[in-house]
Amino acid sequence: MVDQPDQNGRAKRSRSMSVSMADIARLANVSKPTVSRVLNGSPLVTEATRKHVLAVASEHGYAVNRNAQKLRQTRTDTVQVVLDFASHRGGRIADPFIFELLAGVAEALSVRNVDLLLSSARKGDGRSYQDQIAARVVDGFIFLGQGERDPMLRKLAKLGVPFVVWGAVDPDEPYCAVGSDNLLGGELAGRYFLKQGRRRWMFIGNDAHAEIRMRHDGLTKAAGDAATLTTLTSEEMSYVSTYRALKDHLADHPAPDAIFAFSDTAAMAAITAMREAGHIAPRDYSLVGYNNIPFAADFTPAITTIEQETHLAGAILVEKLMQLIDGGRANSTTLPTRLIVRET
Amino acid sequence: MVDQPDQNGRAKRSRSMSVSMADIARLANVSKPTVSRVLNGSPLVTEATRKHVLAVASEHGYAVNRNAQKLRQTRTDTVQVVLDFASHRGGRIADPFIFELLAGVAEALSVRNVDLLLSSARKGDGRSYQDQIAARVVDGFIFLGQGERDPMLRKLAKLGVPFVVWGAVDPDEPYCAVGSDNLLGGELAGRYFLKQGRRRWMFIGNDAHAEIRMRHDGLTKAAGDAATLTTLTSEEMSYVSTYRALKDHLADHPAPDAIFAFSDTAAMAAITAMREAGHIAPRDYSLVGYNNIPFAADFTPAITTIEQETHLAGAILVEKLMQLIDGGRANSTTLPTRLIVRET
DNA sequence: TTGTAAGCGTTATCAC
DNA sequence: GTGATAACGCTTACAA
Repeated sequence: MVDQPDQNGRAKRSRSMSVSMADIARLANVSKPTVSRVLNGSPLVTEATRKHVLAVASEHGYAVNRNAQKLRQTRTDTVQVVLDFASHRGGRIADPFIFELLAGVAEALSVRNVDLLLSSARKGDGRSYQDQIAARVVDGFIFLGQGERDPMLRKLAKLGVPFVVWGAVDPDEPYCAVGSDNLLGGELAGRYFLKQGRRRWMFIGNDAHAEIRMRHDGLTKAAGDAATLTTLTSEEMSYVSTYRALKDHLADHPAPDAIFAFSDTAAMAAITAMREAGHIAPRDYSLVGYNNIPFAADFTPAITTIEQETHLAGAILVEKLMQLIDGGRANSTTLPTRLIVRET
Repeated sequence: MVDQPDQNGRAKRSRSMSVSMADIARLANVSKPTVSRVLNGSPLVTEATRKHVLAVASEHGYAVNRNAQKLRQTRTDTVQVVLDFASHRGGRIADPFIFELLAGVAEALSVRNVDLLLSSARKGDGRSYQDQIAARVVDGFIFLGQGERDPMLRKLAKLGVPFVVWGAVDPDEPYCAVGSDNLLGGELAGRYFLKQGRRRWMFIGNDAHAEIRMRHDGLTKAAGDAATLTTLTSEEMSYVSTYRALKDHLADHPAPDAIFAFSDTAAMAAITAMREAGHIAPRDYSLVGYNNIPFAADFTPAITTIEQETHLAGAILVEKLMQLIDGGRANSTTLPTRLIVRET
């Protein structure tokens, strides 16, 4: 569809400005398939026609209609990334950790020329994800943060939907997960507490999230008979709710002498709540956070934390997903974890 | 395309498992257009046939092929969000501000049933954005962070590409921008410094970014003849680079008695660098950050900062973009800004 | 209220 | 090497 002089001699566009492959073919005096071949880098076309077609296409600002293309092809070259914006809804986002992951995934997809469709996690049984595949919107999914969706993910895996998950790595999972060694992370924190001679530990985190449960398990394992362990759960895992939960807890419970928090953000909330109750780290208690976010080092006191090797995560997640989409298999992987000792 | 018994009597799928609208039509004993009407909520179909078709579709896990749909329709119902991951590449993401914006945009688009295609900012002349429209991939763009792209955006606006920008609001811009009142933000910081009796101010930020330049302008305006103003620019605007730049500066320059930083993250870097040079806030200097990120209140010392009303930003950006896509006009908007005085 | 036919812009298949 | 032709799965006339 291209300019056609109207009754007044002025150029008129028949329906929109869009130029089709047929137009380019006509303008370049070749057939549609030839244009297609040129644009897809087929080796069959002559260098001369290739250049000519490319010139005409560029001159008219032509770009292949991706919807028509996707209709014909089996791949959509699009991946849906599912993120838990919900836990931040209405509030401020404090923990940049998940976005570092997102940045890594975006980069890795971009390198492969795959589009990234971003969506917020919906509740439900996974029917909507199946539909996205059936509707040929995306080729597969990357779930950032396992959260409480393990049952849904198991169902999805059984249906053969291609996806990978950032979260807890568990040999029983029937799907591919990539995550830090959460169990070891918990153990490292516990061993650190033992070395400091701490005996009354507290774990802050919601066990409904598999990756957090594993950190809890690691801590429990390290505690053995040498320490007692209480758990503080705040439904919503933000700075504010953690602060409130600990504040409430301290009102009618003795303070712990060691705290392992599920994130550095929660660790900061804990430090503030503890300070307001008269407990100072590292004098009165030891504290270990998780993620090693940039601020952790600059907070006062500087936070001892568990670092995950997340810079690789994006690339690994994408690579595994692509294997699945290609019909292959993909194994779960654990990324190294280490304790970074600072002031607390 | 549906199960067909093969030569051996076993069910065979002709090409893939996908079910088409024609299949559903046949199975429900109606025509294709009727199925289409049911799925699009047309009021013309009988309640009986509606229910029947829906039942058959659901039973077979049918979902409309979105590519075929988009090929026929004029809208793609997809919006591309462009983000500057680049400034964080390889490093850690410290400032969650831009992601709060992203969360807001995601939420607003989801409410309207519009897909969000996330992309990292590419350098270049905007040709790739035109192509995305021409290829009918997306209906329009939301640029989060104007950065240094103003010239490209002007070109894009001239071409009639629908887009909105989070960034500096300038009456001269030929496009729709939404942003906080950066000029006022700068003035607020300056007035605060004047009230504290500070005379040797420093601005930290890269003027190549229009929104930051406006904050600088506001500060300059407030300074008038009452204060001197130096500028510290670090190309890359991260915590680390700001820290280094200020550290280097302090090695051979006198320290300022007031600092206005382009972000709270930069403010924290400034506090650390100043402290290491023996300067303590608020004793020796005043400091104002920007964004009021959650940590700002919990940092030691608690950071005085400029707050932007970002919780509305996502919804506003999306609404304006939709107006443009609908062929209407959209005016730039400034969001309120206020000073939050804390310890610094 | 429903059905028939045409066409959206590609790519795959097969000729030439 | 290149071209004609037929799908891909849907929606939009228009007809019944």
